Amino acid sequence: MNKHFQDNSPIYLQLIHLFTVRIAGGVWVAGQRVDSVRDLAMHFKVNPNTVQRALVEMEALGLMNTAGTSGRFVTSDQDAILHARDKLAREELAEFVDAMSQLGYGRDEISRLLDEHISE
Amino acid sequence: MNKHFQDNSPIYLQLIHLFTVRIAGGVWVAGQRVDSVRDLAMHFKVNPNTVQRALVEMEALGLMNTAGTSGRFVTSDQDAILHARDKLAREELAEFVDAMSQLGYGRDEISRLLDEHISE
Amino acid sequence: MNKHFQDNSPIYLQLIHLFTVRIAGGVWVAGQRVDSVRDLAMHFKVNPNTVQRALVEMEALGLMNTAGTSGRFVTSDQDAILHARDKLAREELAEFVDAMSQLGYGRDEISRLLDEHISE
Amino acid sequence: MNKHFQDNSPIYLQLIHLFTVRIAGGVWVAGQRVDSVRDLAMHFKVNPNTVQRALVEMEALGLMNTAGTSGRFVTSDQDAILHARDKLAREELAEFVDAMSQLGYGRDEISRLLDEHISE
DNA sequence: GTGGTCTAGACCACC
DNA sequence: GTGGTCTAGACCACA
Repeated sequence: MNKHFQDNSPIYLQLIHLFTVRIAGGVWVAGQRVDSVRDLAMHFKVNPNTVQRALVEMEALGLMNTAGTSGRFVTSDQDAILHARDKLAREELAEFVDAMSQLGYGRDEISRLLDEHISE
Repeated sequence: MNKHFQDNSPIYLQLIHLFTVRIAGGVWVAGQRVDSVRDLAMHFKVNPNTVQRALVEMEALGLMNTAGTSGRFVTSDQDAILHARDKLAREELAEFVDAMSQLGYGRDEISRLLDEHISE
Repeated sequence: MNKHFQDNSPIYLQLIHLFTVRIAGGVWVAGQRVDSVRDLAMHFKVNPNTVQRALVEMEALGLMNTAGTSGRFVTSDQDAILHARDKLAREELAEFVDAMSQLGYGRDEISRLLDEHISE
Repeated sequence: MNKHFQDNSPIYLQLIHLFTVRIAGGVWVAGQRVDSVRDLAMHFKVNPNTVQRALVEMEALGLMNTAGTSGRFVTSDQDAILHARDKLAREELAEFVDAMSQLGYGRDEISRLLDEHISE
């Protein structure tokens, strides 16, 4: 198995998530040109078609766009980026709280533990 | 791929995590007898040897013990359980904070967002 | 070149149009199961992946859906079908009127010619 | 593929159609001199022989004529032009009605929709 | 058998 | 060189 990915969900979905995190986190900044499909495919050791598919979906999500023959770019729509960041954060939050609840932690405890952890 | 597991890490490790969460979260209570290796293997659609290996490790971790021919039991050592719970919580915390940091959220923001989320 | 298609636009787009017309025109009725990806591919003498891509888009358009392992079906959403029919009709109308305008026909003439043609 | 044409039918036939529309629609007026074969070929990014062939056919159709060394001209025969215009219109009509029929529209509906569309 | 995914490799248009 | 499309063929999970 490719070190970048796990086998539970399709690689193209994992790529979408990975790209979205990069954009939401500002690693890929708005308006920036990203590497070519082929280069990304080489970097992730994945077939170019798989990257292509992920990038097409990124476009459908409004987070990237293609400039014909001159490459693909991160959207310049800051709102879209912020919205994506928000959504990802919400997902992380939900997962985290869910996992903590499974461990039997109540709301106050979760909040307290987080504050402790953060102030380390 | 088995729906219960992902392919990145060995299944027995995933089983250990799963069992530990159950014990830490109180789904399996202290001193309780757990299903037989065979039944667990059937339920998770996994080779009995894999379950067996996970249970042996649970014993090494001090979270379960075997009573000869009468089955395996969750430990009665409350301290061990609390310690495991603590460790899992710390891991979840670290993962969560890390993911949020990747999205560019600072300590205060994370704390604030969590409080908002929790109080919904 | 495949007799079913022309080379101007991608085959998968032509398939989407073709499928949409079939649904809008009632050749494929709401809720009906359509042939398998492989069968459609054989019939149109096209690669299964190309059909697959078209069907995925049909799903995104809300005109078809997939029932996991039991095949793909025309949507049961009559509204969606009517909406698609409407859209196609509008496109045909626009194209037609445009072509007639290019030939120098005015509104009244177009209308008159259509009535003549229809009543043949 | 050349953006002006599709690959299903020979380019010279498509040129004939294009020229005929121009004449029928009055873009090229009766008696007017048209660009040279070479210029037309350059404009459509097509082999001069292809343009040549189309023009010869236009002559056979009675829509153009050649005046030896001084170039080619649109016919001055108004009847021929009207006749061609009529034929094209009839084709467009037939195509349109056919497409609408495929969508399940009856004669009255087609007529009504056209009137609606036109009066926008 | 079904759909879903991935790979490898090819060709095209655009510039 | 870029992205876009298509084919051929493979493997998987589901049931």
